[in-house]
Formats: sequence, structure tokens, C-alpha cells
Amino acid sequence: MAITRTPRSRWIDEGLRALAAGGPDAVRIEPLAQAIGVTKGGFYWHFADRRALLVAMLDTWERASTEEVIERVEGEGGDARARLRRLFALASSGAGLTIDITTDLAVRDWSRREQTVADRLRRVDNRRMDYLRSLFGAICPDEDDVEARSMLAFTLWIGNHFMAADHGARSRADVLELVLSRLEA
Amino acid sequence: MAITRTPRSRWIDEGLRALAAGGPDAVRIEPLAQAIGVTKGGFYWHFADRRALLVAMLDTWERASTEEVIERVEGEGGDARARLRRLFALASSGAGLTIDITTDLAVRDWSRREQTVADRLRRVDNRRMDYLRSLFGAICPDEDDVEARSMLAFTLWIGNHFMAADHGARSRADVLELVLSRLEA
DNA sequence: TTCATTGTATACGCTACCGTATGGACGGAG
DNA sequence: CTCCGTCCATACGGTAGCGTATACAATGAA
Repeated sequence: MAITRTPRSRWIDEGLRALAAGGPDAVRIEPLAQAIGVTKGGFYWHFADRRALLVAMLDTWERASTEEVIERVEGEGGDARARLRRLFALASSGAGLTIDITTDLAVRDWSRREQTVADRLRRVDNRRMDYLRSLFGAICPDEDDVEARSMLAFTLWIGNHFMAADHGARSRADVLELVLSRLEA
Repeated sequence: MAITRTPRSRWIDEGLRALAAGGPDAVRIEPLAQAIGVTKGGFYWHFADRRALLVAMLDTWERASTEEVIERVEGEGGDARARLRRLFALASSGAGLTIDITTDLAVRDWSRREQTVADRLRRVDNRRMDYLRSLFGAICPDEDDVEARSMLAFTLWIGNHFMAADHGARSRADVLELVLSRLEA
């Protein structure tokens, strides 16, 4: 077997970068090829067409974004509050994660217009909400309270990236700390 | 003066519809013209180029989305809790509003990649957050609490539209009710 | 060395769309 | 009725990108 000069995954990575930067419409074969430093000749060896790349990108995103974060948070131990803190720190910064936060946001917006994308997002979000429920479940006993807090924590995370407001003298980080301390009380 | 056969605002409306449906990249002159039932001939009479339409669309969106909602909520009186309820009901359903919710979401995603759009969104979100602060300020005395609740309410609204999770036996509306009753407690 | 596998470059035809140019059509003002 | 302002149709040249075809390069295996 000959070595893989530019492997399939390279196209997927570059595609995800383009998706994060400009949405699905920005995932163009020829600019991608230029970014990689080849022509599109090789692309059509790996993929049937542009659509196939988008599917492969979503496969990669779905797997990475459900497993990686939870494993990272669970791996370091601590009680539920410590894990919640770690989860939020990781989800906010995205430090060292395979999938960038902006990719997640781009997929979210994309899911509004493509049912197949919406289905994937639903699976991912359900997995994340289940994890949140398990953490809040260890903190407070009331089931309604768990659901409310999980919902608030999740939408706080999304909204934090999609909203643009200032907070007077406070920084965004200050407000997040304020909110988080109330959520885990 | 001759009557206006298809006024400038018609192009803006159709542009906003396209934006909501497919993002800024989907705002194409020729498809817009086809949707209106004319050719692009008239477009370049009203607008210098595509970019000018996008600016005009954002102008329309910015004005409508800051003023209209607040006026509708304030106009019917009631105490802070009643207004909060009305605000959330209106913001969730979007019933009878000039600007669709999906337009707002599309602008939000768009703002991630265009600084000029981000600046407008900041103005709009600040206006909305200020209004939320005024409502929560009438409910609870602690300033930190007001900020935390305003942030949670705002991100809840955004996140509600951008997340895709289920809630077991509960409906999304159930969970929203659950959360809202806690926020206004 | 020869060969098959794996990947690349290049050229081509096709479609969609942008922006321009130009010649009207059509209605109200005079 | 005429003229002018407003709006539209049409044709054109240009760019960007898709997907295909085809020849070619590089590399490990036999």
C-alpha cells in the first residue's frame, strides 16, 4: 500500500474549519483544495461529491463532540460540583478539544435548515443534556429542579456564544460566575 | 410621481425572508427577483449592489426588533411579572411581529463572521438586556441577582431556539414553564 | 523490474450568479 | 398630449465553483 499523501481526514478537517468560519455554504471544494495545497483532483478520489464530504464532516463532529468532552470531565474525578465547574470551563474555552466551539455553533445554525443535520444535533444535545441531568441530579433531589437547572445550564452555554450584550462594569466572565454559582447552589 | 410598482421595501422583505431561511449567503439577487416576480433590472435601480441590500435589511431588522417587542409588552400594562410573562410568550411565539424569530437567529449566526453585523447585534442585545434588567429589578432587590436572572432569561430564549434536546415525558413548553416559574420567583 | 494501488494535475463543459448597459413601458404633471 | 421620473426586461461579459475525463506521478509489493 502506498502511503496516503493527503488522507481523507485532511479534507474533513479543512471542511470543518471552513464550516466553522463561514457556515455550510462556505465549504467549497476548490478553496479547500487551495488551502490544503493541492488541486481538487484528489478530492473526487476520496469523496463521491461535495455532499459526501458534508456527511463525513458531520460524522466526525457527532462522534467527537459527544464522547470527548464527557470523557475529559469524568476522567479527573471530583464531586458533581467540581465536574460541573470543569465541564463549564471546558465548554467555554474549548481548550485542547478536537472540535472547536464555533463548529458547534455553525452546526446549530445549519440544523435549522437541514433535517438530517437537525437529527444529528438532537442526538448530540440529548447526550449532553443527559449528562447535565446526572450532574445536577447529584446536587439537588427535586426532579423538576434538575430539569430546570439542566435546561438553564445548557441554554446558558449556547446563549453565551450567541449573544452580544455588555454587562456594565462586569465582564462576561463575572456574570457567568455569578450565574453558575446560583445554578449549583 | 408614478406609483411604486415594487418598492424598495419589497426587496428588503424578501431579502429578510431569504436570510431567515438560508443565511446571508442565500440572499441572492436573481432568486429574489424571481420570487418577487420581476427580473433583477429593477433591483439595481433601488440598490447600488448586493451589499447595499444587506445593509438595508440590517437597518430594518435593527429598528423593528428593538422597538416593536418592548412597545407591545409595555403597552398592555400589568406588573413586572405579568410583563415578563408577556415578553416571553411574545418572544417565543413571535406572533404578529414584523421580524420573524428565525431572522434573529440568522443575524446572530451571521454576526459571528461580520464585525458590522456584530456591532448591530450588540446594540440590539444591550437594549433587550436593559429591558430585562428593568423587569427583574422590580422583582428582586439584589443587583447580582438581577444580572444573573437577566442573563439566564436571555440565554434561555436564544438557547431554546438553538438546542434540539428532548425532555423525556415533558414537552419543551413544560420545561420552559418550569424554568420561567423559577426565574420569576 | 514490473505492476497495481493510490493519489494528483489539468482541461473541459456546465450552471448560477454578479453587475452593467441600454432601450423601453407606463403613469402622473404640466 | 407630451415629457419626465420610475421601474422593468433583456442581453452581455465576467467570475466561481461543480463534477467528469484523462493522463500522469509516486510508492509498496511481487
